[in-house]
Parts: sequence; C-alpha cells; structure tokens
Amino acid sequence: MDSTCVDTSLNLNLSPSPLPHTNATEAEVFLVEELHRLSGENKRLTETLTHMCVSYEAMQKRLTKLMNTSSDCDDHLQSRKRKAESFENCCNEEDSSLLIKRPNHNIIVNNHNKVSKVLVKTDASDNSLYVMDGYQWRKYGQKVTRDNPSPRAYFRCSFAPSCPVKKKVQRSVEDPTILVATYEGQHNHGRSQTEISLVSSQSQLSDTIIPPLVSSPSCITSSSPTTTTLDLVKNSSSVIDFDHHHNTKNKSSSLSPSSPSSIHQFLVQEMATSLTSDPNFTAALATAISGRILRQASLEKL
DNA sequence: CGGATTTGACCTGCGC
DNA sequence: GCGCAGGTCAAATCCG
Repeated sequence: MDSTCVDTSLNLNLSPSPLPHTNATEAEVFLVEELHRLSGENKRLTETLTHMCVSYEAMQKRLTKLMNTSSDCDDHLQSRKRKAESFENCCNEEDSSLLIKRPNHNIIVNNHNKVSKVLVKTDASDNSLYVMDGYQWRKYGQKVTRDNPSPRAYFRCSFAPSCPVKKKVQRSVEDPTILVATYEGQHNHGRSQTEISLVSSQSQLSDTIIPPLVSSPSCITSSSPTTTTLDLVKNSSSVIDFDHHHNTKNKSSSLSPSSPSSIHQFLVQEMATSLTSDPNFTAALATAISGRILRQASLEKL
C-alpha cells in the first residue's frame, strides 16, 4: 500500500521569498496567509490519508492471513449440512471470514469460496425479502428452512445463464429486522443504468450495501507522488460516482464492476465515505472544482 | 401481452 | 433404503 499512498503535500515554499518589492502589498500578505492556511489543511488531509493507508494495510495483512487459513473452511463444504454449519460459523467467528461492519449492514466475505454475506438492517414493518444491491435479480424459489421460521428466498442474476451469480435472502433468527443476503459467485457484467439508479436511491434511503462489485483501491490513489488536489479530484471522481451514481455514465472509469474483489470494492467505498464526510476534504474538493470551473469560464471568455 | 413473482412439486445429497 | 432438508423447476398467477 505504501506505493499507492498519495503524497498530497504541496511542498509550498512558505519562507519569506525575496520579493522584488521591499514592501509587501496587502494582496501579497493575504496570499501568504492563504498559503499558510492551505498548507495546514493539506497537512491534515495528508495525515488522514496516511491513517487510512495504514488501516488498509492492516486489513490487507489480515485478509491474507485469513485466506491462508480458509482451506480449513473448504473441508467443511463437503456436505450440505456441514456447509450450512460452516456458513453459520463463518457468521459467528470472525476468524473464519472477513467481517466488515457498517452502521446498517455488515459484509462477511469468504473470498476463497467466492461467497459473501451481507447483513442489511431493515424496518420492522418491512416484510419483503428484497435487498437492493445494484444488480437485477429474478426470484426462482422460496423455502422455509428448518432452523429459521422466516422463509428463504432464492434469486438468480437476471443475466443468467450467462451470469452464474445466485443470492439467498433470509431474515436473521436473532433479529428479524436484519436481512441476511448470501451471494454465491461473481458477476461477469456491470450494472445497468437503471440498476445504478436503484442503488443511488436505495443508498440514500436505507444505506444498503452494494456487494461483489469490484475495484482496486489504487483507483483513488495517484500514480504521481507530487499529485495535488486536482489530481485527487480527478481520481476520486469514480469513487464518488460509485457511491452516488447520479446521471453520469461511468463506463470509462477505472472502477471495473466486474473485477474480482468485493473487499477492495468495500474498502474503496469506505475510503470514499471517510473522505466525503470530512468537511476539510469536501471544502477542498469544492474549492478545486469551483476553481476549475471558473478558470474554464474565464478561458472561454477569452 | 410479456416479464416477474409465487408456490407446490420434484430432485438431490446426506445421515441414520 | 428411507426420510429429511435444502435447492430448483415450472405452471399458475400477477402486474404494468
């Protein structure tokens, strides 16, 4: 991760420069103060980013460790019964899978088996078994299982049979307001615009997770160590699109929905969330964007 | 009318 | 071999 960490320091030379004029004008004083302020802000952002890089590295190490030990979990998949037990164990023991927590949902990913589990908190009044995750699903069955009074719904990706992904949704025994969605396989296609719109509205309403989509965390980092705010803006656009997906088609984005890592996807989302919830970052982003727009407008005037 | 959902029947694998 | 339970199929039904 070190290689992908962004050095956002502006390397601003704040030492008193040998100005040609002996008396600094008011504008120059203002500019120096502004530079100081931006430098401080940039420092804070750099620290935040460094902290996130460290966290990511720790998670990456843990994931590697877990994947090495997941072969034990494979042995449990020999029989259906044991498979079910194994999955329950995976839900209960953090050591057998990666558990990622968010306010309204958790994701438990067993990468080795390409099975992931998403816990979605729903309203108590909501009896549906539908988890809006950005993909289009076709329900092909429902069954009441022995260990859970609530029925389990079976979904196939609507792109089947070309897309092999299946999903099972069942309410949690412990907490019926929690929907447990189990994903098997990985999508070999992206999401349609309508699906993206659904995600957008859904994420605003109930903060539902978007599962096995994929991206590399490097997409929010810069290849240039001297990249400044504008590059950050450029690179983060796809991340923000991932979260909000308004009306922009993002086919050329570095985010490839069919890449194979839901964990990376989630980490990107986490980073995007952290960044966009940081008032300093959003302020800097707004400044950069508005500055760019103003510059463009002034260039067009000329 | 076509696509999506529902739901009972059927299939399959496992444990005894 | 039988029963059980999870998973899938497909006809019926619903809905826009």
